[in-house]
Amino acid sequence: MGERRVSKPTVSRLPLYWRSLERRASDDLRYVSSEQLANWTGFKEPTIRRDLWSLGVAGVRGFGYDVATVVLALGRHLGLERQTNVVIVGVGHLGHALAQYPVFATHGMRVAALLDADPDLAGYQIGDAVVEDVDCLEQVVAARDITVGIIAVPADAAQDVAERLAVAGIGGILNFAPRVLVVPDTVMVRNVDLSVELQILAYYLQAAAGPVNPQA
Amino acid sequence: MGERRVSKPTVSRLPLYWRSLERRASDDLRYVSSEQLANWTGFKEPTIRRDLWSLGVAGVRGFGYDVATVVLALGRHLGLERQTNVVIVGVGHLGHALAQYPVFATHGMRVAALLDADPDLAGYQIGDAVVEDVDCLEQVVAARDITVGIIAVPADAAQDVAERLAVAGIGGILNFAPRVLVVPDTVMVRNVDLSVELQILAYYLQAAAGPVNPQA
DNA sequence: TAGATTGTTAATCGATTAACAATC
DNA sequence: TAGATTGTTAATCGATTAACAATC
Repeated sequence: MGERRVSKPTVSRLPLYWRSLERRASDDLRYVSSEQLANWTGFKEPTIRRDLWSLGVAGVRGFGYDVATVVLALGRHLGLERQTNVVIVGVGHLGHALAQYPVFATHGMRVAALLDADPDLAGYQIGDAVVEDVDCLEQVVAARDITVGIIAVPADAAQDVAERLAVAGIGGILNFAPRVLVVPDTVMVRNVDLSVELQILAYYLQAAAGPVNPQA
Repeated sequence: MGERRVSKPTVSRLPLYWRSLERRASDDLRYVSSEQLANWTGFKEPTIRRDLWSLGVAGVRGFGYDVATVVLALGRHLGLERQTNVVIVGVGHLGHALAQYPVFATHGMRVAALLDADPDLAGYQIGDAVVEDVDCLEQVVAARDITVGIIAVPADAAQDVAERLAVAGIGGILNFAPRVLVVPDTVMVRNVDLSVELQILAYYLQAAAGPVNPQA
């Protein structure tokens, strides 16, 4: 009893640790210090130590952390061991770019289906996958054990696709359409939104350029 | 004196307010309540009231907020009034998709240049812009008053491009390459990282599927 | 040993939220 | 007036960070 009272690490840092170590593990890098990781990822050292600690990774005082151990622990924590099947809905330029993205394979993911509403695209092959009609969404998701959906359709179609994915039993959605999706909370949604990012940049640029006119 | 002691709103919510209102302002929507905004954006009502309040927007008790006023205040705050010139570096499928993205125009942004290292692409037109050689980066940035750079090149080329953009005097970078960029802190970087997002999704899916095996 | 870096607590910080008086 | 919704404080919450003892 007396549950250990420790705040979990913010998950979004873990992929960055993983990536910077994975990339260097081949270079004979045996040990890494929190200082090095801080340089490579931009996070603060104590934050990194706390994260690794709460992951259950033991470092060696005076030396640092064993790279292989850390990579393994991160991979286990992030679920990279089990294969995740992904469907990409919408094969415009964006969907096309995503389908070719090399990270899927290295991250325990597989593009199990490409769907589009345009019949002309049907049969078109990208990587290992072939474009199919979006009408097949439900069957495809069920038949291929797909748990993650990537939405790369125009904004107006996004909510509809999201609902169908949710009903089909998907667990997570990565949404590239500039819309807020409403889905049951059994479904986790991450938004990747160019327009939001641009506006945030614009905000900071303006803020840097000069103070906003002083209004109460 | 006695500076008003108020935490600024987390900027990333403002674009979502803006978008959901902008989209509905045409539909004769005059007033909006924090409850409605909560439904449309997924944020909590008190958070929304606080955000609007710290923006200096006065609502009407019992009615809500005047939509036009809110949209205007958000736009001013986000810097949507002044035009921002953007360069997209890397015109693969992703860069191509970004160049065609309709949000630029509506968000006070203009794609002022498209750059790529592949000579075969030079002269290719997308939207209002024509692909030029990446060697021209410095000249183009200076000549066209470009303040934001979008990096859509392969991971290995990203850091190099980022440095050149920084030296050229850019103020903000939107980075789509799966690399942590190291730049002077005069440059603001926002990362849009498919692999990170996928790993985060995978993490939550795994966490939902069942507890991790109990290790100290 | 001397030097370095971890492990871990406690303090800090900032953002979110509950709650309710104010008032349209 | 009655009903609704804002304005704003205070409490809560969680994450970040400073700091330093522990120890390889």
